[in-house]
Amino acid sequence: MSSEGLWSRTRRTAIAEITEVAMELFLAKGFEATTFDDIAAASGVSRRSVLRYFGTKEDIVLGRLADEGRRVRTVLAARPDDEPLWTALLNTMVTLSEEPGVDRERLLKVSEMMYGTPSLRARSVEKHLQWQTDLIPEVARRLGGGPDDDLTTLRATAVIAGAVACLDVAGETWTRRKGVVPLRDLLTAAFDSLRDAT
Amino acid sequence: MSSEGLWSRTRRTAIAEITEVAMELFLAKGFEATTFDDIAAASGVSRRSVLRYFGTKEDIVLGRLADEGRRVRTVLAARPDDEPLWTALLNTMVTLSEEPGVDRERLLKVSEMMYGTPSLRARSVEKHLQWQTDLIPEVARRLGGGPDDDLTTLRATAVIAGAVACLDVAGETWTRRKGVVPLRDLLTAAFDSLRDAT
DNA sequence: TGCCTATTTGACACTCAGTGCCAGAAGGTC
DNA sequence: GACCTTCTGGCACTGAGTGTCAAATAGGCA
Repeated sequence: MSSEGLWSRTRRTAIAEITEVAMELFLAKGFEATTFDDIAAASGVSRRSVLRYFGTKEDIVLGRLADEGRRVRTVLAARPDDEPLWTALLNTMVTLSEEPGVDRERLLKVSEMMYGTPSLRARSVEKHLQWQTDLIPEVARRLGGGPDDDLTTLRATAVIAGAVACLDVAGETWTRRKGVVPLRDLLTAAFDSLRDAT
Repeated sequence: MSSEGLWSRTRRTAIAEITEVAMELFLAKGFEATTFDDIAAASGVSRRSVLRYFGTKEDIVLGRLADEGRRVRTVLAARPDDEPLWTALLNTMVTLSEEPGVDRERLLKVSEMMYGTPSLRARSVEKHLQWQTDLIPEVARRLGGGPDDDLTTLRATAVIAGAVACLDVAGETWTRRKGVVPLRDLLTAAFDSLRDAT
């Protein structure tokens, strides 16, 4: 039927199930207090396999964040060309933050865990650094220079880093305020602040 | 003579010596390939003591970066009040980057190691997050709001995050270009980019 | 100087993350 | 069913980091 073999299908469901089980444990016992042995026992897979699937505990929580890099790029590329760059970046972030299918309560809990766990926070920042790399070509194009031009790359990277920094700030504030202030508003405020202050 | 006891004096010299020895090992064998056992053996202290002094290998490399947070705040506070905020932040970064007593060759090697080692890079970003917190009061003041005001805090954090992002970008570019372009110029270019692009 | 107290050190044992390896199980192909 | 490929689980290992405790050492005091 599907051209996808059983291997990759079971792999995906396994990853999904393990993630689900592990997140429950993380939220119940805390991230650092949960071991790979706990996760393996609770999900009925060997410790070795869990480690093969994820590599690190951080990846269980932030795994999908890696794919988001491509997603960000796609969304940004879809913004109209005549939209100012900064506005396009803001709208990209807003679009991504409003994707459906996310349980708000759960997201809040995960966010709190993330901001409260140094290693998770660090990993999250690492992923955002990856986003920067992913976005350089598109932003460089909008800045009107080739991606091979060193100055254009520097400028693009600076702008993206600024935008990602705004995303971080907005996300952290959203979490600290227990999700009562819409992320969209926080994003807008952060982007506006940087625009006005510079 | 000094009111400082021998305990803390020996502690400081021990930390300095271990750092020195460890950095040599890191640069020679690579950061991840160097173990605490190596460092302990080379510095004539027990593994346990090295771990007590530093806690993590990352802290051996980036230990002093933590203190820099207060330093940044001091330098920013010393900028004239009528200087535009963004300019004041740029000048602060330039001042810090031009502090004497740093061996350029060595700094380049350390930077290359840092940007090439994920865990070090992550730790470095973590330290920068701490700077953000340290700078909020002074930036909030310059923005004309109290530090208790939520919106002012958000705005201040966003601006600082943008500035720190520029520092990161400039530092990374400086390293990638083997230190041939003055950091001052890269910082200026990054800050200008974010100003123009927003 | 000798004694007492507080701090530091080194050694040992321990938990846990992460890696390498290998035999066996299970999917895919002819 | 035979054969190849991929995945799994188990085992052993290295290295980071923590807790504990006895021995060593500094500072203060008689």
